[in-house]
Amino acid sequence: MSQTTVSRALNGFPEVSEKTRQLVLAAAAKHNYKPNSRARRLATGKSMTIGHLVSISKEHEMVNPIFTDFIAGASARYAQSGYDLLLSLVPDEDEFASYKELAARSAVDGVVVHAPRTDEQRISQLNDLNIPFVVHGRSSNTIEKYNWVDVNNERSFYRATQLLIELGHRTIGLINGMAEMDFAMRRAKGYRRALKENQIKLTDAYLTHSEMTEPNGYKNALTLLDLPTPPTALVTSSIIMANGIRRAIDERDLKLGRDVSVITHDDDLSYFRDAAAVPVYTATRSSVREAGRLSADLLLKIIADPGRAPEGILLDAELILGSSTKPPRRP
Amino acid sequence: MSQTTVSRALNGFPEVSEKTRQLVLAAAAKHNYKPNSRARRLATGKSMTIGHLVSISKEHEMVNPIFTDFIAGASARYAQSGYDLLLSLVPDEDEFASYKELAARSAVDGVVVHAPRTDEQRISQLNDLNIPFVVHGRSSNTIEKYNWVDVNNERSFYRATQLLIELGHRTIGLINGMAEMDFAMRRAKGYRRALKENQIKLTDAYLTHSEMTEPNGYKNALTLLDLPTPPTALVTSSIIMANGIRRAIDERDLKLGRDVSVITHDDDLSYFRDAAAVPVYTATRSSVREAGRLSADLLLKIIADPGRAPEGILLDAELILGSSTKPPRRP
DNA sequence: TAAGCGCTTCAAAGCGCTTTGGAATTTTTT
DNA sequence: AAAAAATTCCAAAGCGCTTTGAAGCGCTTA
Repeated sequence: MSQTTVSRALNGFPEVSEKTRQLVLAAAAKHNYKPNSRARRLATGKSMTIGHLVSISKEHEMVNPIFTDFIAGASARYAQSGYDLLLSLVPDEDEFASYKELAARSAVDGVVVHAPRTDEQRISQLNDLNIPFVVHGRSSNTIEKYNWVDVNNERSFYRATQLLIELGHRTIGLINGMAEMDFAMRRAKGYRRALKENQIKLTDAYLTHSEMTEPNGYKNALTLLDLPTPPTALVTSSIIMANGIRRAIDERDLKLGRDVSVITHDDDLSYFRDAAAVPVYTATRSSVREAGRLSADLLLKIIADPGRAPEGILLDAELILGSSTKPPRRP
Repeated sequence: MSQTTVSRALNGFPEVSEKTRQLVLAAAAKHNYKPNSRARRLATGKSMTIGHLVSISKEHEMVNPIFTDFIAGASARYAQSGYDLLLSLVPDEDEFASYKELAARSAVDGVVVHAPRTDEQRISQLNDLNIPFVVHGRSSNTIEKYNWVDVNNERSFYRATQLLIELGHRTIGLINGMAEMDFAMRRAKGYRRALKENQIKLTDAYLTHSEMTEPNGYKNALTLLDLPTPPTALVTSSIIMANGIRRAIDERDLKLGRDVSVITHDDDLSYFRDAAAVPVYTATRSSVREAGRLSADLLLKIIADPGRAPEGILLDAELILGSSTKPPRRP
């Protein structure tokens, strides 16, 4: 059988008969033959690879743990479409250089941008490089159009705060992610809007920004609980911080729910899945795995059809009632 | 300047003068030129790619969260040596098929095997495929030689259990990872050895195996705490489970340390770094990020020198004293 | 029977590099 | 100044595929 026919059969061209295709497929399976990726990619001019550049924070050398679940969602989609996933963890400051390098040696057909900041350079940089990309999240101070998948952070945290207010809380803290992150900014906005609409005035002492680690959750919660007028309720951006917050609450001999209400954002991480009949935490929940799936789908669409108009996909987090929220205790 | 000279200059061949090399490098930098990866890989016959195949558990669709930190360690090494990192998350049952596919289309120059089981097929499969690999962990029932990086699980858990016994504990539970995992088997072995050497007899009711999620830590701890003779101390395989255990302890109105001592294995995850002067948990600590670095180094060495004899690198976890261990309370 | 059609083959170009051998040029040494 | 050594250039092959255009084959249809 000729090389041409085999290539056609394997790549699904219409001019090869079904019979021959099956023959070729059978023979390929038998000898465990797959076209050599390297040769294939050179010949087709495609890399068949999606890049994920994840920044690794200076302070804690930390990789955002939601990343595993995001990738778990995306990876299956890539595999389905024959794409490989290239992963690169780069220090914050080298991000652009890394994108440029990938583009220059044309190692990827598209990239996913993680953890966008309110002021985000990468978006216009990638537009300039003319490389297809999807942002997981948004960047508020970016005017250019781009493709994104995000959750409705402002609204979720508005609702969460509103719920606490309705329960009777008046002193509510927000233990948030780093201030320059777009999601954190939006969440703070939602929190402030709810307070304002209810004529609640709180200083910024009740709002902390830091990397979302367990120790930071603990530390910031302690700080707030030790204020002259401690909060009766806390909202937080990560279930990992929520664990630190719970530890702080215990340490002050208080009880989660009874003494201090907590609402956390819950990315539905596989190793923290709060799936009890009554969840431990009242939470704004949105599956980051699902976001990964959607981002991958969107990116593959863009690559297949470069002319496509940029699209944004907005997911709505559910507000899930758990046992960590109660009316404040009468003093 | 000729193509030959440029190629030689860029690839560090000795027959090009330093002056010309600088010239070429400057010009390349100026035009942001990098040799096209696809063409380069075809020409050299190398993929310049390391594969990480991570299995995703059926039960929780879970990716082991230590993975992010492991990769954070490895990724930098790959980048230094010009290697890309290909990541693939595959359902348990498809693992071998994925390796075979990667080999057939020669997409990678080497792979890292994660989470080996006591009975592990992948090792002999990869030996058969003749593809360089390093195992993060070991597989006890595998006779073949292979390269690995592991922590001394048996000894760490022996020491942890021993410490609890020395404090006076006699009823000690182990909340472990899944039974088929090699690390879990070794940890159980260390735990049992310490009990045995001290003539402590405990039924298997005090040993639980499950995926290392927070809810599982909680659930298993509750089960143990509700036994007729509840344990006064617990050892656990993951700081994430430890968080669940702490929740269970609180829920039974007990106090961590005072009522129930806990020692956890601590992978030194960036978002759970227990770096207080007196750590929260007494722990067997070993940086999984460091393991990632070492695995990457080892794999690159193997690739560079295929004739190399297989090597094992054994890391020793430190036993770090924290505030979660105290002598048992007098009843 | 000839034309037409569907499928398969053949031959060759091309993807963008690396690598090689030999020739040409420049620089260094004697 | 000649010889030797070091450097650069040139031309071409090759990496293992895809892709193209033209040709060949067997079968059906007019």
